[in-house]
Amino acid sequence: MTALETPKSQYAQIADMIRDRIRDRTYPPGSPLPSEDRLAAELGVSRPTVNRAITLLRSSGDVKVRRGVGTVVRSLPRIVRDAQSRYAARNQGTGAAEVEVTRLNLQPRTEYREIGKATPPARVAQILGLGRGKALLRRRVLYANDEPTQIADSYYPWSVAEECAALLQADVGQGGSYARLAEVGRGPVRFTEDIDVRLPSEPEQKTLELEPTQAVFEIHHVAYTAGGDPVEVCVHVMPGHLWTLRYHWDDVSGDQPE
Amino acid sequence: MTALETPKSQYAQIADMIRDRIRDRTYPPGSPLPSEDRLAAELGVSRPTVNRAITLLRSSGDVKVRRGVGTVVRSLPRIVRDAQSRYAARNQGTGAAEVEVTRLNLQPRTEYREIGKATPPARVAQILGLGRGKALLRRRVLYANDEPTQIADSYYPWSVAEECAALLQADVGQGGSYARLAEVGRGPVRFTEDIDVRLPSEPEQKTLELEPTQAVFEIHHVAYTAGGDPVEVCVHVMPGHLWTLRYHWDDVSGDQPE
DNA sequence: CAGTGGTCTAGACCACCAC
DNA sequence: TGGTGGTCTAGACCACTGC
Repeated sequence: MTALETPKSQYAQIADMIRDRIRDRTYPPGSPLPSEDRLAAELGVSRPTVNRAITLLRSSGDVKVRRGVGTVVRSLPRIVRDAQSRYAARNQGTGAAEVEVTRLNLQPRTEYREIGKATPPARVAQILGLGRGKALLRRRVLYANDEPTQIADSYYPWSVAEECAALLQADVGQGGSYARLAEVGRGPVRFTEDIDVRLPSEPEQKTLELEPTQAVFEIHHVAYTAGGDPVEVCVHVMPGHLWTLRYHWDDVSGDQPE
Repeated sequence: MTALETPKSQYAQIADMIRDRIRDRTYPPGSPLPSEDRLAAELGVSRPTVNRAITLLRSSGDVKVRRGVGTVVRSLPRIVRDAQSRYAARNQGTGAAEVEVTRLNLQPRTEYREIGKATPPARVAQILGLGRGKALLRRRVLYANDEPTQIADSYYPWSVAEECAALLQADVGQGGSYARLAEVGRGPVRFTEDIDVRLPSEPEQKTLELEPTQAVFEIHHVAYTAGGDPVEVCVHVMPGHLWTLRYHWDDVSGDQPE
């Protein structure tokens, strides 16, 4: 019934139309979309065409599908992750991630999924200089309002874990893991983060409730001691549509002050 | 002919299979995939199913389609963009982006698309504190081996542009735009970058040769003077699969040196 | 012209969910 | 049980490319 102009494919136009209706709150956040059958009938197209349009909206994170139930409009706002201040804030009792989430009036939750000896991924092993050596893995999944927001896998060389038994507990105590490392003379003072974007693996899709085409941030956070040794690599996997990453720095190299 | 097991959809399995063949160089970088018709016949599925599998590979950037020609395996490696060192390196004659690209033995090229008065996007206007004011826009598109790698839109408050006429030229001269700003007492000394991931707009899809479902980095780079005033916002839009972003910093807040 | 991918349809069967 | 989305098919028509 609606006029579908020529230059774009129908499914792209339908996706645009639905996006507009989300923006103008015809379909407000949290509300269900009409069923695909209904939309197909309304628009005079086949259901696969509507399905394809919705696939686009799922990729961008605008809607979320619940099996057997329907398609609902996404509601979470973007969370700002300020890399530097989050580690500065760690001296508070709670973790840095909790701070970011509560700032938005969301309810944070952390689930510990695994704490123990593990073989790190090749890229992590290479950063830590481990060869085929083992590492301590601390895997946790973070939530905001019961929606998963990230997977965080921290790897420590196993030799470090042996010196620092606190790391084997779920609760590492006041100041977090870096405070415990500092107590054994391995406090991190320098950090590097490498940021990639990629599609989620299947386990990540399940854990983070993501579509196959929904991109994730992958951050390799590396902590170095004053001696220049890497003591921790934390791999963060975060749905791209949920986060804004923030960094800031001063120019040390040269402009004269005014 | 191939056994397609139950737990996964066929198109996902086909995508995995093709990805494996890319990894083991059955389909080496730059080579064409078999046509969709051929794959469909080989695998005993319909062409739309193969097409859907290839859509996945396009989203992840593993392959690239050329209309009327065929589907080829992507060849560009990831480019590392080190935020801090790239601005430190600007004193060289060439721009920072050129350095990153030539490091990988790729051929850089910069196209200036627009230099002139423009109305900045709302987010940029807000950062610059412009209200409805105008800005100087310098838009360029960067290439590596003739493949587009990013769109970079620099915005300067129009009042700044009037003080600093060099910014209206394509070639801003030795040291780049920041050197020119320093000459008029507005040299940037502090920087912020906010990183988002999103799907590309249609013009971006065309300019960057991207699929609708291929995520891009969007970086809002802000340069501040010693007085704390923002003098430039540069919005970078970069295909996610092409880049690794790197940041590093020292902990100023506290751990005692060992 | 023949070959490629882009797109759409009509219909179908399935798994999942809430009632 | 009925509604939802997930997926697949067979066939079709189109636009674009290169010869």
